[in-house]
Amino acid sequence: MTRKSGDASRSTIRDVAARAGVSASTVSRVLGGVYPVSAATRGRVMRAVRELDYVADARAKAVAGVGTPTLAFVLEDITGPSFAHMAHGVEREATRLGHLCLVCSTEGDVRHELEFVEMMRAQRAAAVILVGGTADTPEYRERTHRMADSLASAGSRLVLCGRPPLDPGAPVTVIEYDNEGGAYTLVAHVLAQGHRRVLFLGGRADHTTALGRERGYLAAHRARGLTPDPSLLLHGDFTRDAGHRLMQQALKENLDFTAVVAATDMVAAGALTALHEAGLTVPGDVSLAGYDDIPFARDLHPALTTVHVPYEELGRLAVRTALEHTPGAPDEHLLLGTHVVVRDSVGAPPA
Amino acid sequence: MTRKSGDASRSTIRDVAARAGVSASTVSRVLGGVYPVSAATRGRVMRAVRELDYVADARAKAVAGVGTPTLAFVLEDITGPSFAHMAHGVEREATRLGHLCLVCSTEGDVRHELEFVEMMRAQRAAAVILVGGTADTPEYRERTHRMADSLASAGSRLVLCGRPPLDPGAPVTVIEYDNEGGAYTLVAHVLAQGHRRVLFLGGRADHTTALGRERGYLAAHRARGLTPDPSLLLHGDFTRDAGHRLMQQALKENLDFTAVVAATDMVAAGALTALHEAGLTVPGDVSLAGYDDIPFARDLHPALTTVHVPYEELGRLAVRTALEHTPGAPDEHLLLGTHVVVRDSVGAPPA
DNA sequence: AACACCATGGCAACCGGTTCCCTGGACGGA
DNA sequence: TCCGTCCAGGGAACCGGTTGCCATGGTGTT
Repeated sequence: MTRKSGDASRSTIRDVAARAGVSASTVSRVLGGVYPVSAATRGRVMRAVRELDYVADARAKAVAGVGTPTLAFVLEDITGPSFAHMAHGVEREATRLGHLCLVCSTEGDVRHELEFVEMMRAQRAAAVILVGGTADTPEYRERTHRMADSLASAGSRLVLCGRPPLDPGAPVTVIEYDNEGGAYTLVAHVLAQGHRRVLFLGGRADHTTALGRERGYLAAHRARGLTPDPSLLLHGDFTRDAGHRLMQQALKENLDFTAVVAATDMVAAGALTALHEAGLTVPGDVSLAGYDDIPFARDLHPALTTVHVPYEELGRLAVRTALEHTPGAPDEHLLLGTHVVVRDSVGAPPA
Repeated sequence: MTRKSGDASRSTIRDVAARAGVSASTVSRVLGGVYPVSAATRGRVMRAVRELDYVADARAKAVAGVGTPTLAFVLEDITGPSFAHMAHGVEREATRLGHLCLVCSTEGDVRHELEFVEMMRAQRAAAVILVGGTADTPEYRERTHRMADSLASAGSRLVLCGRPPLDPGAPVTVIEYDNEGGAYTLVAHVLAQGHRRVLFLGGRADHTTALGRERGYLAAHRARGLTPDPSLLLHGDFTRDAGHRLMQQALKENLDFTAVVAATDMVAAGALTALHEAGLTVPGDVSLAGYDDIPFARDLHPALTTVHVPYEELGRLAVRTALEHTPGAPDEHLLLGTHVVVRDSVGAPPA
């Protein structure tokens, strides 16, 4: 069988060398571009490269020490709008810095997370970015500390992005955003409208993101000398469906409240629909607020008052900080600020 | 300086071999797991592996021909909900099949697209999945045909996912979904309610996704013996902001219409807000429909009537079909069906 | 014309793995 | 006791690149 251009066997540098009538080293040098090569030789080599449609194997280059660096991004589910924005930030910054970007979804399974990190270590990824809150157990800290050590010993670096920090000493870069502060300001705003019974809706009970926001909720109450009713904390998860279901349930149980603060905008969206379905108006009958400021928040009706989180910036910073880290330098811990975006979904409680 | 466990120099298979007092081949065989190795030797090797926290370099393995296969996913912007769902499908199926998943955003720049494809060829990716509609120009077809050949000759495969197919003969797998059919059914539904002047809103004028939906819009009119007013086609892009802006503009110009079909749910969301801002009710004064059935569609108020597209399935199929493809086999071209989801945003025109 | 020097390109070692092929030793059977 | 067999493990070639070092040949200088 004769070789034609559509042949499925990738050509090697030696094929190019043979066709150009030079040695492999020369081809490598021509392609490298720094070593002096005569114009004639360069021409012959380039022609052979073109004719064979040759591209050097990036993996082989990597083994030889001149590869494109890679960076890995591990999250629970790319489908969530805030995760998607982080991913976008990570990806943009990675390509800006000439890195390739591997992505893995864990689907919330810790085993997958461990497997992925191990694979990334094998890939010699420059950094592994772990994204999104989680349950902050001793087991989590220990497991993640081990990951961090393991990656560090392989010359890589673990980044926790919106995820609880570890004990000091773990070689880890932490980029967080202020869940507690944002929720504090938001709930203070709600309370300032005169609300006294505020439902906190959604979020897994042991999840640091939900927990941080809950702390802000409680602190805002305490700052006003109020002690919130514990029965007003309704847990579930972070989905739209959870918001919908929990809201329906709260209404069916005739829970006494005049405002709802949802753990995320997704939850708020579901809750809003449940309120509408029950014939209630927002903010006339019930006020509603979210968290995340996803693009859709302003298209809910009424437009959702929420907390803006600079997710894309978070992703970008994660990459930059991790790649700028030099071994031995102190570990970075950044906390990004958030701010409340006041729209139309929070008003005074009904008279 | 003494070596401690936190040392940043990754250990090689020879380090492990030395520590276990065996040869590198033996370590490789122990880790490979197939070749017979005595229990004692295996124990020593495994201990050394554990002590050094050794992981074989995946790139070196790849060069030697036993690597983890990789697959690449190239899209415009992971932030769009439909793209995110496709990405999710791709990622899930990829990991299910034991593949790593590289992701790149082109930000709509053709040069980035070319660069990425070239990089993926260098990475020896098993498949490169190009996602999302585009302008279907001769230049596009030629350029993409070259990509396809180039990838094929490197033993890889190009997949077009929701993107216009090429001339026959291009070694490419195409997975599309039915834009025209979905829009046809949707617009037929709108017309059946009695609407006669239906605005088509958003979508880049030369973009195949918008174009397909527009064709469905036109066909549905023709099927009823209607000729739509060309001034009712308003182009922009696929963002929420475009929907908002175009709708405002249409209202300001006093365009005569009783229903709006948006190019995407995102556009519809922006349009809905503009309608609300203008004091119009939906569907009382104006009916509104979207396309994509993103999760948020049901939380708009009124819940959005739209066309469901199986995006996640699309991503999964793209991966499976591409990886199952054997060189020389005929090229696949799949067309996935869509269906209308009737909610509350389309009603009869005002009397 | 002889010398030095520099531009050019080939050889071979190396990156970190895998695997073919071969050897040494233990073990079983005659 | 001796021989054949089998099994565990080592040596070396190879995957596809890069690069240090050296040989060669052409040019410039005196």
